[in-house]
Amino acid sequence: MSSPFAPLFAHIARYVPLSAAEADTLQTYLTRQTIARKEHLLTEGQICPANYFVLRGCLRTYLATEKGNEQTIQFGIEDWWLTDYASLDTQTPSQFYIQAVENTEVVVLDRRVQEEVFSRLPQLERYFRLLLQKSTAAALFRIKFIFSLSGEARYHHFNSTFPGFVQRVPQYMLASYLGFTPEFLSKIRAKVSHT
Amino acid sequence: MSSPFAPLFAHIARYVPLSAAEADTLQTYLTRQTIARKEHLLTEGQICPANYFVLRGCLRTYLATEKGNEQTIQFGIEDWWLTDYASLDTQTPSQFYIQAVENTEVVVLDRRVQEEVFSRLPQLERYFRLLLQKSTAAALFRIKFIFSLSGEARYHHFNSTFPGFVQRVPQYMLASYLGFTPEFLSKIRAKVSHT
DNA sequence: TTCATTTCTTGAACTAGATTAAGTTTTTTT
DNA sequence: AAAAAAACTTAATCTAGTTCAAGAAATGAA
Repeated sequence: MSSPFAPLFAHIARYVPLSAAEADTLQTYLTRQTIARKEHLLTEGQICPANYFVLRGCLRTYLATEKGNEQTIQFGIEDWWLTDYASLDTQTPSQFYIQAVENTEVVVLDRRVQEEVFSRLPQLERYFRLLLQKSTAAALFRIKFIFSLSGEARYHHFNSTFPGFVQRVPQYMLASYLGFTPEFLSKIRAKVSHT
Repeated sequence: MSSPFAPLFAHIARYVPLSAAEADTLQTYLTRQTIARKEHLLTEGQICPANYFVLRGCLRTYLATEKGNEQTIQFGIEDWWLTDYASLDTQTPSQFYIQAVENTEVVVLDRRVQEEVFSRLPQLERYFRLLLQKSTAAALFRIKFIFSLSGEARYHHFNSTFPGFVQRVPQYMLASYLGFTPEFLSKIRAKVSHT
């Protein structure tokens, strides 16, 4: 299969069976989009336009804090869906930004067709239910780590869970994702390399 | 309708239409369970047996930290589903406890029938997909608050978002849910009442 | 290859919140 | 109603991580 959506279909197949006819139907609802590094798919105040599946590259969700910093709350790499469900579900302005960390290619499932696709393809609804169960579980684990590990321990845990990922993002983004300052991350790394 | 599951059916109806026949079908998969205060529905090391809908009372999910403390990561009151999806999905031992904070009555959807119900009742699968979208959104907001507000600000925010809830749980549970110590919560309250 | 911008590092002073410990109040059990 | 257990408070001391500031290194643009 040489569809431009092939990696998505492969991902779906890992969760639910999807016939060729169903894949064709789904295809008519999807588009592809390329975003250059630092460009935004979503900006604070905007209604989140779609759900995005990363084909290549890396996205992040962040928010602007009152002190003028960016707080990264989520990364999305290959084979991950990323969106702001709060805004998508209720058609209300988002409090977040979704930005490309690298030059990125995504599959776009527009919010205006999402419910219609689910009605036509119950298997796809199941696929999303299963993914959402996974991400709900992941969010609980994230909260567990935030509250039960020190900053330094969170960094090491993240590194061993996602080896190599540290190289893909600027340290200040990773620091805010892990819940501390870039200066503190710098100190952790200095400590490690002196060992 | 005087089904013992009436509050659940009412909740479902807020998200998807469910015919009387479908409600009957669903009913055959559900049971009811009463749990006394401090009893557990799930213990660390056990495979999570079910998804629980709170009819009356209050549940919490917590974990035992290395230092011997309990870290509350989630509360569930009336009209909320609570489970450990990580354990439920993969049939692996849970890292969490689910405990009744008050004497509590729940509807039980056993893990062994869950997927079968969804196959027979696509509307129910949609209902859960919608709920999971909400809880994914809520988890992101939670992470946002953890990282962008001070402990004191998190307490005040929680209080104004869930007025009255503070009275229902021991302060040490709330403190760990909010990510600080009971002593610190005590100081916050002292500060407020001296105003 | 140079200039400009962005990212990363280091150190000193500081603070939000933890820890420890003892006493008080409230709730539960008998 | 008394005793026991659980929950909450207060205060002194301590520390993980912040803030601020200035310089060094890496990256990108021209």
